[in-house]
Parts: sequence; structure tokens; C-alpha cells
Amino acid sequence: MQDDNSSDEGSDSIDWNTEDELEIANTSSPSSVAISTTTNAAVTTEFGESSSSNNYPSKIVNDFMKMGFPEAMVTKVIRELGENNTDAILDTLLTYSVVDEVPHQENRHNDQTLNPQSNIESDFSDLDSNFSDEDDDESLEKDDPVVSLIDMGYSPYEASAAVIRCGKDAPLSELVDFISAAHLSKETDVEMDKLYFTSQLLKKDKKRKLEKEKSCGINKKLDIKIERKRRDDDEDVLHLPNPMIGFGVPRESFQVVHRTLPKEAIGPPYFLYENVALTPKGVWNTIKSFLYEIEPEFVDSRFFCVAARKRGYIHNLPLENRFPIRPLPPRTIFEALPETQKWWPSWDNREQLNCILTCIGSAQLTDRIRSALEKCDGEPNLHVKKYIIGQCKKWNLVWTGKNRAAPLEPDEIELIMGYPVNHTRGVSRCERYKGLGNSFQVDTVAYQLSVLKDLGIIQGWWEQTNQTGNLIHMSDVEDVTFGKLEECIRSFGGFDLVIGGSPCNNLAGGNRRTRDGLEGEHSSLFYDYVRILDAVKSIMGRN
DNA sequence: ACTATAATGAGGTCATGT
DNA sequence: ACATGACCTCATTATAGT
Repeated sequence: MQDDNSSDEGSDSIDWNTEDELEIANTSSPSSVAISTTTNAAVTTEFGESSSSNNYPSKIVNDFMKMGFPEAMVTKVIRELGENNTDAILDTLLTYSVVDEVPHQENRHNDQTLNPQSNIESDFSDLDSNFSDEDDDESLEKDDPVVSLIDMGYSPYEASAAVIRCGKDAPLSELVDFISAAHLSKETDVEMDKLYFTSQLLKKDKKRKLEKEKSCGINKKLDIKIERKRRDDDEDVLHLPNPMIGFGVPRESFQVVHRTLPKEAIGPPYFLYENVALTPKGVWNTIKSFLYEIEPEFVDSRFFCVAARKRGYIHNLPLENRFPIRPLPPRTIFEALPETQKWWPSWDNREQLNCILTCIGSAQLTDRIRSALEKCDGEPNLHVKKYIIGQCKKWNLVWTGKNRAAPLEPDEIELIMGYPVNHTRGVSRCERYKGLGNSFQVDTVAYQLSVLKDLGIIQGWWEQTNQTGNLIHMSDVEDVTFGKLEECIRSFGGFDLVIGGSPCNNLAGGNRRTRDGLEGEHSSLFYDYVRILDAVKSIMGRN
């Protein structure tokens, strides 16, 4: 891995090394491989498994249990969604393999001061319980607005709250407006997001009506979904959420209140593993099987910044009370790159950018686009438009002059990826592009790591910008042996966090030559992440 | 030797239509 | 259910230039 280009998430504080690296100690960036502080040995959370105590001996519970879902999980979901929402129950069960049954209300009233959304969530939670209580015998054939909203990606709490507030007969658009307004009331771009929501709504609503017409009852729909699940299991396919918002993002939250982790997965240390979301078939299933069968969290960074970045994360971090870095980064092109607005053609309707890659478009392409535009008077014809839009999306070009579509500059990418301007200065331009293209999107990962603040982990690191700890840099991950780890743990007292990504070279869609999968030359270094995590746990466990 | 440039598709998901 | 098309992707490498 120490040869050419097997970089992992090397966005550390000092150099822009594109090789595999592993830093130990207090680093300034959330993308080092391991973080150790001598101070606190982390508050152990009660993720322990809880026995099922329920009174849902109904047929529906049995039906779901026959499909292989644990009873506790089924009853938990039914308690949240109501027994009537068969569709939503199945969706939830399919999405989350394990849900514990701790009543969510108990987890919500702790520290509302830290999380601006917690008030809303609490409201939703309370409203939800009211809702389920009073609405147990809703007919399944009726077009349940709660189900529709959940289908659209909203949480049961949000959906229930909206229905209660606006009434069951309110049009879906009004319900959606209510939810988005609740989330966005403090934001500036309310209108834009309303538009987005509404467009999504219209599409989903149309599709849903068609489904209604075709299906002749929930049993058939259930059968279809069960069949789909069975087929997916056979083919080792993991379900990618759409929209790709993982366990919740700041403004379009689909909150999983709680999850139960396997005992052996619970920290210390905490860990977070990352890689591309769109891998060859079966890869994420294999990764998952080496990381305690924890369900990956698939998140697209377009919900955190202006550019897309579809990634999967497996971690054992708590999910409650996450919060984003402030100020929130711009999420539209015009906000992020205001100077492009002047040159932006009306027929280029992009509002966000595609994934930041390691290569940029050529100057010749910019020229080709310019000459194509100069040949036509006024607005280009459909064919030219299609060609140019296609190239702009493919190469992430932005309009920087009259008829001039150019690649992003390194410092612009630094900002988009969440790093300070000039963070990568000092190496060649190509190396800057490569390093940034290989990095974490800071805001995305920081959101997942933000829970560590509440737990008192790395608090000093979080609060201050200037780092005073020791940085130990090893350029080869295979040098991080069991003995070295023992040494470090003896010296520091243990690791709080083991974090990193492994090479995506052999997984990424952009690789046209050696997309060989997880066993590929570079991507197989994933197993070193597993090795190190196991070693750390083993060493810390016997102390 | 180092750096920049430009050419090099396929695999997979999703939406839509039949 | 099946076909089709749109869409997107932490990349690799030969080549030329400095």
C-alpha cells in the first residue's frame, strides 16, 4: 500500500501525504485513524440489550416474526408506528436490522440546550404517542398520510406531528410544508427547500397513486416487499437509502432514536469506518460482517455542503443529540461560488455539484465548450445544451466567464470539503486535487462525531483550534503492529477513537482498469483496519 | 525525475415506460 | 415482471512538457 496511490482519509494537520497513514494522539482533524486521550475512558452508554416486554400478541407480530425479525424489534416498531401502518412497519424493519425497545421519550429530555432540534423532536415524540393511541383502527385501504410521509423519508414522529397539527385530511403538500418549516424555521433558505420538498412530494405522490391503482390490497404489497427482501438477501445486496440521509441529517432528519449494538461492538474505543457507498455487489456486506454486523450508515454529503459525496460509514457512536458544525456551509452553487452567478446560463439548472474527484476536467474541454457556444447565436440548440450539461456534470465545471466552464480551483475545493483555505498549499496542484479528492467531507463526519462532545471525549480538542498534543505519524499502516499498539496504549492509557477509511481504488466506479472489489490490491487494506481495531480492543480489554 | 494533461468505460442504481 | 435510458463515480495511465 505504500506504493503509488493507496490513500485513505489523509486529511491530517501537517502534510498531504497520499499514502496510507495512521496518526495516533490528539490531532486537529477528524480524519486521522486513531485518537487517544489519556483523560477519560469514555462514558459507557446503555446500549445493552433489553428483553422484550410487550402486549402485541397479534397476528401482525407473528407475520413479521415469520419473516425473521426479532419479536422485540417488531413490537418496538409497531409501538412507534401503530399496528395499522403495515407498510411503514415493514419499511422500518427492512431498513434497520436491530431496534431496541427503550421508549424514546426517556432519551429526549436530557439536554435540550445543546441541540437546537431536540425541542422539536420531543414534541414529535409526545405527539406521536398521542397519535398512536387514538388512532389504532385506521383502515389500511385508506391513503394514510402518515404512511405517505414516512415513505417520503420523514420520521414517524415528524409525520405524526404534521398530521396532528394540520389535520388528517390536509393535502400532503401542506403536511410537508409543516415539517420543513419546523426544521427550517431558523434557516435562511426556507423557500428553496420548500420547493425541493414540494417537487419531491409531487413525484412520490404520483407514483403512490399509481401503486394504489395497481395493488389490490396490502397482502399483495407485503408479498412483493417480502419477495424483494428475499431476493436482496440472496444476492447480498444492501439497501441504499433514498434520499441518502443515513440515520438523519440536520435539516431533513429521519431520526433513529436508538439502536442496539452487539455487546462486542460497544466501546471503548469508539470507532468509525468509511468508504464509498457505491461499491461492487456484496462488498458492504463483507465489510459489515467484519465490523460486528453493524448496519452501515449511508450519507450523501450534499446534505451538508454544496457537493455530493455518497459514502458509507460503520460506527459504534451514539445517534442521539448530533449537531452540525456552525456556521452551516453553503449548500447551493450560488451561495458557495457567488461569482459564478454572473456567467451562469439559464439553461444550466444545477444547484449543487457532483462528487469531488481526484482529477479535473481538461482545459481543452473548456475550450471545446466555449467554441461550441460561440458558434450559436443566443441560446444554443438542444443538442449542444445536452452535450455541455453532460460535460459540466461529468467534470464538475462551473461558469467562470462568458461561455467559459472551468474546473474548480483547489482552494474552492478546500472550502467545499470543509477545510481552511490553503490547507493543502505547498504541494503540487495535482497533489492538492488528489489529496482533497481522497478526503473526508469534514461537516459530514463532524456531524457523526459531534456526539463525542456531549460525552466529554476530546473536549479540549474540540473547543480549541490550536493543537498541543503529540502527533505520531506512521506512513505505512502495516507498521502499526500489535506491539506498537501495546506500546501506545501503555503510554497513553488507551484509545478513545479508531477512525479511518480504507482505499477505495478497487471499489470506486471511476476506476476503469482495476475495479477488483474488496480483495483488490489496495482495497484489501480494509482488513488492516479490522486488525488494528481488534488489536486495540483486545489490548484495552485485558487492562 | 517530477509534474501536468488528456484520454480511457463500465458497473450499478434508480426512475420510467411497456 | 421486464426493458430501457438517465445518471454518476475518494481512478489509472500513457504521453508530453518542464
